[in-house]
Amino acid sequence: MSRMFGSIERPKRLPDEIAQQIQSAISTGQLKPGDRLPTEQELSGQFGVARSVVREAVSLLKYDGVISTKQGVGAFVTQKEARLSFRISPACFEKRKELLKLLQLRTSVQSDAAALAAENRSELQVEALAAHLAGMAGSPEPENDDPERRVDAESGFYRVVSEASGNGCFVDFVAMIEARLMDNLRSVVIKNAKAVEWGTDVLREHEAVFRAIKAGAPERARHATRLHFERASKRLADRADIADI
Amino acid sequence: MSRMFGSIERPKRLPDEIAQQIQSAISTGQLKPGDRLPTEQELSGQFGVARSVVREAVSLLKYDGVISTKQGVGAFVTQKEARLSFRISPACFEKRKELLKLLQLRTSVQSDAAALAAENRSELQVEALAAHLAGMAGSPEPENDDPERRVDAESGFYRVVSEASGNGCFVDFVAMIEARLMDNLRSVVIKNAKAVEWGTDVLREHEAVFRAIKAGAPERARHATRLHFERASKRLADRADIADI
DNA sequence: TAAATCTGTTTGTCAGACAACTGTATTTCA
DNA sequence: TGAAATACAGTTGTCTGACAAACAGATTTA
Repeated sequence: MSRMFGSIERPKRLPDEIAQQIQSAISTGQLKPGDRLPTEQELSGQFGVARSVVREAVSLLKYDGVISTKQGVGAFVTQKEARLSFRISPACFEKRKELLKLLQLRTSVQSDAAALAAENRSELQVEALAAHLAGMAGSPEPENDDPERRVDAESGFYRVVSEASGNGCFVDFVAMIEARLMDNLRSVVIKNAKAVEWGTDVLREHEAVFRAIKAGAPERARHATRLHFERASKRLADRADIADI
Repeated sequence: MSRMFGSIERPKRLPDEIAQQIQSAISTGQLKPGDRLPTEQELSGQFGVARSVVREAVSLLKYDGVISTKQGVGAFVTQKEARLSFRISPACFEKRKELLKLLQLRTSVQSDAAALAAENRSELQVEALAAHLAGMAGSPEPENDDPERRVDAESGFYRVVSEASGNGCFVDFVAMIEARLMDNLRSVVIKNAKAVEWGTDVLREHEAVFRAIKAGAPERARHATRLHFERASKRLADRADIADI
């Protein structure tokens, strides 16, 4: 087989880099389900790294179910249905359109978490929500305003909502997405928080969620949450310095 | 008959085994966020394997964001918010209560996918849905009945629904969960399909989803999907030979 | 006191070897 | 001739030892 992969630059983590290259070869259809990968020795030669590095890269992809190996035979690209984990691809943060899709998924999960929270929340959690809600209000004096604190309060609010759902799956999932968003877009989110009129419309959106959960009204909680996150998604995507289409 | 035997346990790979042990040490709180792991040499000694095996295990956990390493310093358990992927833990299939939580999450995502599908579906997708719907109907002659085919048709139906949403995040996420469920509970699902009165109530649930998507009615599609999956979850969990509490 | 240097530890990478497994070609035997 | 047993080559899985690179802390130096 001819050289399928180019050589690789040194400074980063070698296994991650190689795993990514193989992954993208699969994503682009260069390697299709059922195809056999080059042997570890060949890959090692093509990438110009030791076999142990290739092994680590392959083992990562194997861990995600993207490829599977058989001793004595080789490594093969699996069917798409064999995926064992859900990850946010970096592409989500490169194009506005992709980002909106990710936000849509979060909206969906978060709003159902709110509905469950309305049914299962404890009094303690209601208090925690109230505290976070208070933290989201802007300071009366503009010079004391702290967008970072408000953003963190908002994250905390919806984290408690997820916890109050009583369903760990929701907690884990929402936490993962929120963390990825903050890792990639925190600065944009902060800028957004600075610009938006807090204390009025947006805060009322959160308050609606809070009141519904406190009142134990699942449908209202669901709709209020959806309303907020749909609007927030739009605000964020409009502002995000992200390529169109 | 498409699948006569379940998958068999192959001799487990060392790195996976060790990764799992470390992971469970973290889950049980034996290792807390911020804690440093023993050095690779120590772990290699404790587990009685080569350092390369330990390295592979650690690299898997690192890939999920469960631990992070610093050259020259060590490996550390990260904060829970640093997770980079969402995986279904095996525990979900061990207890009825946990299984229901997982099904709840799928219900949430799938019903929103249906709502989006109602807005974005193409005519071609409507036809594909109709075909799957037809496949779900039981055969008039009981002796020709094939629960496996019906189950596959159902999976296919909701896969197309996800695709029709136009949002790849939904597709990937639902596909992953569905695959995990089938891997772990296929036999139960089949048994369930045999017992349930197809052609009447259940089929009507699917038809309601179909009509709503065809008619382009998001809210109706959402509710119809939710209704079906909530009932299906209950039926499945009631039947599942899974421990209570 | 502060900066620079040394030193030991730990992770990251490399190289080579052997074991375990698999598919295929070859041989053996009825 | 045909089928079973065997041998063989190729690949992944594991082991071992070595060195490079980065870091924390102690030591030395200006």
